[in-house]
Amino acid sequence: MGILCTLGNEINPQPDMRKNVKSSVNVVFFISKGVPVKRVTSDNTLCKTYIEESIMALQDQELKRAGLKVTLPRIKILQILESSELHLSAEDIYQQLRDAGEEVGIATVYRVLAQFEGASLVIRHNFDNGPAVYEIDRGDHHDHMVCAVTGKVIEFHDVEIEKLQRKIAEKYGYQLVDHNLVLYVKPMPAEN
Amino acid sequence: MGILCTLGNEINPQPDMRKNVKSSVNVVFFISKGVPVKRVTSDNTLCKTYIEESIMALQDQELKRAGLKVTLPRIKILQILESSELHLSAEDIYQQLRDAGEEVGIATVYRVLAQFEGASLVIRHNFDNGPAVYEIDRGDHHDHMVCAVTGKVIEFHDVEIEKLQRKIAEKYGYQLVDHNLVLYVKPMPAEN
DNA sequence: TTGACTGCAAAGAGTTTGCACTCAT
DNA sequence: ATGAGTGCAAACTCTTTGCAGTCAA
Repeated sequence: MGILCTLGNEINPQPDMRKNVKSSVNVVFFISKGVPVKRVTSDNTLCKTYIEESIMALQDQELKRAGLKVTLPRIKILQILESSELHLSAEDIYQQLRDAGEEVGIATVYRVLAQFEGASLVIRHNFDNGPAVYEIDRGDHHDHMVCAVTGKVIEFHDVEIEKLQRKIAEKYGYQLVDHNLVLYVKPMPAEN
Repeated sequence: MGILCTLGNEINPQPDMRKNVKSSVNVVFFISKGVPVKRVTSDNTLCKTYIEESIMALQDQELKRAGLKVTLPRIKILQILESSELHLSAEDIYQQLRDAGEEVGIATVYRVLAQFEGASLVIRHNFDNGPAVYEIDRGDHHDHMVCAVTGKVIEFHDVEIEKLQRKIAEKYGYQLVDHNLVLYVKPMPAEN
């Protein structure tokens, strides 16, 4: 998922515009890897520049709000995470930075990711074994379904299950803080 | 499901006896995947011998059935796992072996656990970060609740949640094969 | 200017593997 | 006897940390 960026009558992008994309919908841009992919306007150049600046501003705001200095590694890592549809490991991110010619150390990647996690900018998952993977926290909680055959990962959200989990925790005298649910599935057998 | 086996007093716990055998009045053995071993008698020594042999026989069978040679490390590790109510890490098991005076290498512990997992004798969990933990596979499926404060692990089973998971998978055109659910909880705040 | 941030290398935790020896079958 | 199993140490993967230099505010 890239950044879903909504531009309407607003001139100065708001820090929290990412969270309430639905309000004041006028034109929707889907931005992948820092470059506008889709545009609904006549003035291309102007639009693109504006968009890029908006993104920068957004990311600055996000970082500042998190009490973090706006540095190149942080901006880049945030961009990579925002433009990725997959869950990325620290190593993945490090490689993307290297490929982009950035001289960022792997240690910084880990430190930045830890800070982002602390600031609720990203979510860390520990799927099975292997490295931890990170995804942007878009505020929409979801669980994961992994197809054992194709490896496809499907995100889903089910209110009923969430409710049940809370109920179970309470039954044992606890308060639900978080949970980790992964469904391993395979395609339905063909009917005959 | 295993068999719950209760004994009367026992006199003389041997070094290689299981940990929970030390209790004075009612000694409870939980033997998984095996022949029922049940004895309530006044002749402690005899009883104990009987039990020990039974356990040995059981474990031999389990190992053989799994296509594994019956070796001391494997028997010991199986015993430790069977007698533990907690989820143990490789390191935990290694320490218990060391404490019991066994000269088993940590590498062997890891290898044996991997083989046990392959043979469905144990289940491996990767809770959050930290080391993997293992528990005997008694065949009764359950999920886990981990207290973020005390670290306590509670096992639970909820038919409703299982049903919902199947339903969700089907909604997306898949068949549920397996799942992994961990609830992270904290104690209820005190009421006032 | 100053403390937060960074890259590097080294260390740390957890786990696996190569090798020569041992042991169950 | 023979191949599976073992202990040891070394390697390996993932992650964290100490330190001296750098940079945003």
